[in-house]
Amino acid sequence: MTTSTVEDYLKCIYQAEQRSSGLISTGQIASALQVAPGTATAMMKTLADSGLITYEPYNGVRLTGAGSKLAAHVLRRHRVVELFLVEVMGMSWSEVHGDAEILEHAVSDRLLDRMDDMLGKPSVDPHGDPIPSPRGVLREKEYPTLLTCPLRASLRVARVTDQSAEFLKLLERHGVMPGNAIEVESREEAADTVTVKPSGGKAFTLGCRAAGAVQVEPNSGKQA
Amino acid sequence: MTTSTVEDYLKCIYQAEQRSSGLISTGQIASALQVAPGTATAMMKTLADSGLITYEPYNGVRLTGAGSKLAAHVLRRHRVVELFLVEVMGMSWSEVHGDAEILEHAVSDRLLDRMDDMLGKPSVDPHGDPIPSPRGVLREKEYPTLLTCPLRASLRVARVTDQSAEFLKLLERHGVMPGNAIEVESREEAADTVTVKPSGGKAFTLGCRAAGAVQVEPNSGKQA
DNA sequence: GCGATGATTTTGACATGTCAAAATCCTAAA
DNA sequence: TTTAGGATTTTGACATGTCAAAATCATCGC
Repeated sequence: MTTSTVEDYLKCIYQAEQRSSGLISTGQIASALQVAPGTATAMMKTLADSGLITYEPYNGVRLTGAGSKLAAHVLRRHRVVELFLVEVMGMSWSEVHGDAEILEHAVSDRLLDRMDDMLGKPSVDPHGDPIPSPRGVLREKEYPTLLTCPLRASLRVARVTDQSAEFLKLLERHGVMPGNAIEVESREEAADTVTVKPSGGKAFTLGCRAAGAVQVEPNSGKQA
Repeated sequence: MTTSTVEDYLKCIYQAEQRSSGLISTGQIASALQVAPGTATAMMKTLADSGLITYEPYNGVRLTGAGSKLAAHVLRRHRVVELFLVEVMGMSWSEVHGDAEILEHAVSDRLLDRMDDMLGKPSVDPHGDPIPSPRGVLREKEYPTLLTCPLRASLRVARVTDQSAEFLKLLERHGVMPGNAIEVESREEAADTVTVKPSGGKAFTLGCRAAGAVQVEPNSGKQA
C-alpha cells in the first residue's frame, strides 16, 4: 500500500526531475519536504526497496518507471483537483493549493474521472501547470518569463510557477492570470525590478525573483 | 492535532450513542472499527487524556462536550460530502459511502462551506441520514421501518440505514429511495419476508433484516 | 458464596515516519 | 597529497496505531 507520505516524496522527486536532469540529491528532497536529512535518507531506502526509485548512496536518486508513473498520477490528481476547486467550487486560484495538497491523497480514481469529465479533460490547471495524462504522461512546454521575454510586446500569461497565496492574490488583483494579455513596460536592472502592464489595467512593478515566476507566450490573438 | 484515526473513533462512539443510551463498551467500538480489543482500549486512554471522552475502565466510554462536537463535525463532513457526490458529481448513492469515508478527513472547513452552499444547506444526505448543523447539533427523527409500518398504506421512504453498496443498488433498481412513494403489500412472518410495492414499479420481496433498514413515513402527499 | 465464562485490560512486539546528533563520505583547495 | 568543510548516512530515540496472547476483571448460575 502506498501511503500519502510516499506519494509526497515521489511527487517531490518527480518535480525535481522535471527541473533538472540527472540524479536528485537527498538533501534537495529533505529541504523541499521540510524534513531532516536523515529522514529523507531513510525514506529513499524504503522507496528503493519498493522498486519506485533507484538509489545510489551519496549520489542521489532517480524514479523508476513504476515510480514515475505513480508520481505522475499524484500530480495529475493535484492539478485536476485544483482546477475543479476553481471552476466548479468557485474558489480563488490563490487558495486552492493547500486544499489540493491534501485532496490529492484522498480522491479515488472514480471521483477523479468524474472531475476530469466535468472539466472537459483539461490540459492545464489554474496556474497554467500542465496536467499529466491518465496514463501518466506529462508534456512540459518551455516559455520565456517576464525576465526574458521581449519588451513592449503583446503577451499572454501562460503559467505562474509560485504557489504562494499572497503572490497569487497580488497577481489576481492586477489581472495577471493564465490566458490574460499583458506587456512588459520596462526592466530596471539596477533596481532589480520589472514593470508590467496588464491589458486594460494599471502598470505595476515586480521584483525580479517574482517576475521570474511568471511565464508568458507571444500573444497570437487566439484565446480569451 | 486530531488525526483521522481519532476522528474515526469519535464518529463511531457518537453513532453508538445515538442508537443506545448509557456508556459505550470498548468491545463494541473494537468490532465496529474492525480492530483488536486491546487496540480500542489503548485508544480510549488516548481520547480520555485528550479530554474527548470520559472513560470508566471495564464499564465503557462517553463523549465529552468537546468530543461530541468534534464527532458531529466529522459526521457532518461525511454526509455533506455524500450528498455532494450524488448531487453535483452525479455518482450513485450506492457508491458514495466509501469515498466519503476518506474525504470526511480531507475536506477543509472552507471547502465544506462551499459544498453546503451549493447544495442549499441541506438537512439530510442521500440515504436520508440527517446532517449535523455547522454548530454540531444533530436532530434524529424516529420513523417506523418496513417491519413496523401499516400494511397497504401509502408511504414515503424516509431513510435507509444500511450502507452496503449491493443492498442500495437493489433498492435503487426498484425505485426505493428517500422521497419515493411505496407501500407494503404483505408480511410473511413464517418466511421472514416483507413484500414491498414501489409506486409505479413491480412488487418485490425483502428479508426482514433488510426490511428493517428501510425507514418510512406516512405519505402526506407533499414532497416529490 | 464460588467458579466458570466472556469481556476487558495489559504486555511485549512490530511498522511507519520522524528527529537530533554522531559518524562517515566526498570534494575542492592548499 | 592532504585536509577542512559540507553533504550524507547511521544511530538511537520517540510518537502513533496496530496485533496476539497473557492476565485480569465482573458477573451469572448454581
